[in-house]
Amino acid sequence: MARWEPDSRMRLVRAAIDLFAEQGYDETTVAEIAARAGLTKATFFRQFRDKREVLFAGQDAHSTLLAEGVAAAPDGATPLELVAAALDAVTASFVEEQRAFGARLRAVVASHDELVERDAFKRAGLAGALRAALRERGIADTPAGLAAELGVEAFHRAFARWCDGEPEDYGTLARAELDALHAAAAALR
Amino acid sequence: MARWEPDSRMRLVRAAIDLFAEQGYDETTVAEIAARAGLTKATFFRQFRDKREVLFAGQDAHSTLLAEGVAAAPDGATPLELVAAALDAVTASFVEEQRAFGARLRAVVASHDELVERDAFKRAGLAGALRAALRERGIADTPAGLAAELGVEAFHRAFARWCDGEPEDYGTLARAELDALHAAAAALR
DNA sequence: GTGGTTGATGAGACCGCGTCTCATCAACGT
DNA sequence: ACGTTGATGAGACGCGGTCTCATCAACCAC
Repeated sequence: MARWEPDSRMRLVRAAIDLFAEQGYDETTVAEIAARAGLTKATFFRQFRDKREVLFAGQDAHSTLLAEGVAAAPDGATPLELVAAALDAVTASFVEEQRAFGARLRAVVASHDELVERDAFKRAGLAGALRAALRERGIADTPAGLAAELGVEAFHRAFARWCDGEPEDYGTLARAELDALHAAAAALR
Repeated sequence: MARWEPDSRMRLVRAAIDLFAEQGYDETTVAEIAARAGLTKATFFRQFRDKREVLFAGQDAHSTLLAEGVAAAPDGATPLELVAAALDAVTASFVEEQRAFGARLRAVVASHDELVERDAFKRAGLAGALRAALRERGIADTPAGLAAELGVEAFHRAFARWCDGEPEDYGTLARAELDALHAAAAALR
């Protein structure tokens, strides 16, 4: 048991998404978010580096999971098999209860360039982590970068479909997207 | 003839790069940049949306050039031939005198996450523009996205090598990078 | 239990970013 | 000579983000 309400982070996240959706990102101040969560501005900035980060902090674990998935894959795996293992490792993060949450999150992010920009940055971070993990497994730089890019693209496409309510679980969608991207890449002329 | 010094934009850009390189991004205020350019903060924000944009405004023309290159390519061109045409179209932007400038720019951008983030955003914008131009030429969505991604990656790799002083001109480097990426993508397993 | 420690929180000052409004003024046309 | 145009300057304003100091509930040692 904690001495204070233990879920202040999540309260702030929910308050932020609600307010951004209700009245827009620019029209919402950090003090407002904190107040709705029963906290103050100072506490908000102790939890999140800046106003944008409240919507993205949950993704920071994904880089680690992807890298761990690559590291744990069997010997002799090809680059795309390593990427598939990475996607498998991150699949556990996506449980059914979060589909609606993810959909709301995506809508809010898409509503403001400042958030789209942070999204692009986080995505680059994911790709960088995946690429580094692949290099760690002996993959050369260029194929590692390409495989990482395909993996992150599959990751995002699968997330979009999952949030949109497709019946398959996340892991199935991610695998399918990775396969589709691989086939398309091999066919490029 | 203009009534005021006509190059206020470029003066601001140079002042910003100088100050960022000398004393760091965080330690440089917009008012300082404007003062070194003989202007004021208000004028800075009339020229650039925000403090970061002063380093990236020059790239906004690239999206247009890439799209025009795709649109002007001959009928029957494959996706990667369209991308190559796009890279050719943007090559004229890179003249010898700017190599050193590009190198300084790259160093400053790499020195601060806020600038790396804007770079990722601009890169996503380039890829989106290129992808849209490819779709306009009848390329299906997935291959268009992949070819655009390869094109932008080649664009950036070639720019990095060009700034680092490799003897070839930009167009040659870009073509070589695109070919290398294509080969690596086709070989991915 | 008494007292000290720990750690999350609140309060509030502070500075820079970014926006906005209004005034200024050089070049141009009539 | 006069009005227009358009870039600029001046300065107020609100919010983002940082920092310091005070508060206070839970825990620990004795």
